[in-house]
Amino acid sequence: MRKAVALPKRARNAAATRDAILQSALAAFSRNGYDGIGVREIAQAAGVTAVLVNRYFGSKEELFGAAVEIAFSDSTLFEGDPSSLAHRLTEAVIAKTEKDADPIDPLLLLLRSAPNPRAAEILRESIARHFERPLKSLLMGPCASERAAMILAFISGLQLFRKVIGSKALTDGTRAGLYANIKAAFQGLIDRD
Amino acid sequence: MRKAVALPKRARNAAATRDAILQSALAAFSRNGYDGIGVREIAQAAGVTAVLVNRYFGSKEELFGAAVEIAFSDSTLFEGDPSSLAHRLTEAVIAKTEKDADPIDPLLLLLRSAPNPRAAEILRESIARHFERPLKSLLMGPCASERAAMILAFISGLQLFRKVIGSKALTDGTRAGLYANIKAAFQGLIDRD
DNA sequence: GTCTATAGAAAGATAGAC
DNA sequence: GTCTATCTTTCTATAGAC
Repeated sequence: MRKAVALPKRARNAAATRDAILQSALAAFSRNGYDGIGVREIAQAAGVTAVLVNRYFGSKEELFGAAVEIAFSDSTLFEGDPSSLAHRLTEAVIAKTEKDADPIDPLLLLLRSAPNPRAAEILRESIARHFERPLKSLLMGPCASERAAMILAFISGLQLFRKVIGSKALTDGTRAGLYANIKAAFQGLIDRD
Repeated sequence: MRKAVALPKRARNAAATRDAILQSALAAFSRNGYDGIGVREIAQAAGVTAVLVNRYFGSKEELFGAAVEIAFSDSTLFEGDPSSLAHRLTEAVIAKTEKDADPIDPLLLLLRSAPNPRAAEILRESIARHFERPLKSLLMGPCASERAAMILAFISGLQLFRKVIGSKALTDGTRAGLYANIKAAFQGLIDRD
């Protein structure tokens, strides 16, 4: 591969290096999944060698855990006014799955890493704590936990078809058609009281 | 691992061996995903060595293509009376994601193999041809292709959370709660006329 | 704080014997 | 028709130098 020769020389600083590795890992795991990327490539994109990954994080698995914690740290989408929840979720999932959307996304990281059993265990805990819990407390009526998880399952499925598989029906769908139908499905899961 | 010593001695027959490898591959890719299993293990479970995989299928990628073709060959779930579609899909997805359900399933194979870009390409074509197309022709109203893909996306998302991630909210959910809410989401995607 | 060098395992694929 | 043996590459992780 390419030598990382043109990178701006970071200071020899443990904290800065650790952070560079962590950001590189977040992007790499989101694009390629846990099994689809090696620590060599992650380190190279951060401008260091693979040794430092294990020095600062112990192992690939622990690096993944740290990257997941960052990926799932923003749960603002699942807070706010419950009456406009379906609208906000629909807008967000369409925007996040456009062709030119940010490739760093917690649910893309989840989809692409879940096939690895150890990664799945780490992800289960993080998504429950950061996404299922706040979303559940926005839902009224019975089975709030189940419905919160189902909403996340549907969002994940849409990401799978629009970004990972690249199903033509969904990548080429009109915005209006996407909006109406995705929102109808969300509404079916939200209005249960 | 374990030597395949107690297996019934197959005849030295190309067709039978090819089929044994194919069935072993179908099960292995469904349980572990494309990147989670090696040709050595697939061959061993079929009672042969890895050489024969390449001999009969050319490469791991071509073996995967053949396994996918089998996995997606049964599309009866997406045929029949449109008026009971939501009910049938809901029953099927709950049954397929029970704890003791058959681990061989086309959408589990899809979820666990999609992170690999070459596998994703093969899967995109197969799911469009075998699942999206028949389901689309059952749907009335506008955007039938999009809605068919969204229904499959939702089913995939449920499999992801119930079988791959193991989200507690969905693995421990009551059957009645699951049924009501999953069906409501399907209904939102089906009734658009 | 970061490197080179390397150990040790496992992957996909092939040559050539029987 | 099927095998053993091997090539080549890639992976995670570590020892030890500077």
